[in-house]
Amino acid sequence: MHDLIRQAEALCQRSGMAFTAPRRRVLEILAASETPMKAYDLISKAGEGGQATKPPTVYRALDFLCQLGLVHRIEQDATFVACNHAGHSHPMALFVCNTCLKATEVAYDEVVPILEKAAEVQGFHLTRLVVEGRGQCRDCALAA
Amino acid sequence: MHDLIRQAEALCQRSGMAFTAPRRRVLEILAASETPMKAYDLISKAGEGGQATKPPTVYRALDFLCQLGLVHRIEQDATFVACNHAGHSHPMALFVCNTCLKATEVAYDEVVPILEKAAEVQGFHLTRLVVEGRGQCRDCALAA
DNA sequence: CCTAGTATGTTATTACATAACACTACCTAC
DNA sequence: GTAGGTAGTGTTATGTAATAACATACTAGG
Ligand SMILES: [Zn+2]
Ligand SMILES: [Zn+2]
Ligand SMILES: [Zn+2]
Ligand SMILES: [Zn+2]
Repeated sequence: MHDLIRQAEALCQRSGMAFTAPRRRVLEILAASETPMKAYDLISKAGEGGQATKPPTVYRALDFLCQLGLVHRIEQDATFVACNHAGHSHPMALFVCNTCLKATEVAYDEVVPILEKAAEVQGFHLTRLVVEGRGQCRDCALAA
Repeated sequence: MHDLIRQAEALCQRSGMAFTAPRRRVLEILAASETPMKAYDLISKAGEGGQATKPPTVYRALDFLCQLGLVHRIEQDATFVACNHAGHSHPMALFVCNTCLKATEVAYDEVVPILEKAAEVQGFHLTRLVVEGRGQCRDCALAA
């Protein structure tokens, strides 16, 4: 998980952006979490020990990290998860296990042109795509 | 748009469910709307004229209508839109125009097996799929 | 009637997210 | 150096989305 932090430092340096304390803190917490986290859990966690942390601080950090592709927002349930393809920009889907709540990240290049085409048939030009799912992950399937 | 109401009546009758006043009201408002609506706009709108309408009433109606497939929830921005394939149960994607905010509903059967397979490779078994997008719709493209 | 099932009404609360403004650090032009 | 711009944070307050919990009403079956 420390890889991700180093990844972030490098990425920021290259693009002339600051990897500041709150941004680092939020990313560290997310990277250490087994499952996607809700914003307010993140806010409490970030406030543990040090000074109290307020919503805008964390939301700003999340926006930043999401834009860099280091963190993904899961729209289905408004949670956030650290990326495990560190800095990828290829299309990916996030599948959340109903049992253990962990998220599985899956690349799906194949799908994009199909959806783009399907949209284009109706005259719709896609600029952003959200693909998410629910189901059962490998570990939970084996445990059953 | 009245088609949808009749559709709903028929669907409820067949499955022994009640198409009650609040459910009808919510569906009527959504069917009359050009664009997807936020829950609280729906709540205000439902309260116009008659008695005040409170959140749980509308959220319950929305849950009901979503389960029947008469309404879809757009996860990206927590809005709700009446289905225009009335009672379909095939997989569909919802693409929202950045300009006019209208939603375009697109069938995409092709995509499902690909995503299922991609998930299965990682041992993940899909039970629900959310496909959404953003972009520009036909009308707005022509206007530009 | 009575009661189980289904749905609504109402109050209160919880959870998610942002507006607005003050302040700091840093960089660059003059 | 110092004035002004940019980027980022801290803080207060508020806006927006969703649900918990419990009371009440309607309806069909025994
Ligand atoms: Zn990722
Ligand atoms: Zn699992
Ligand atoms: Zn539909
Ligand atoms: Zn449009």
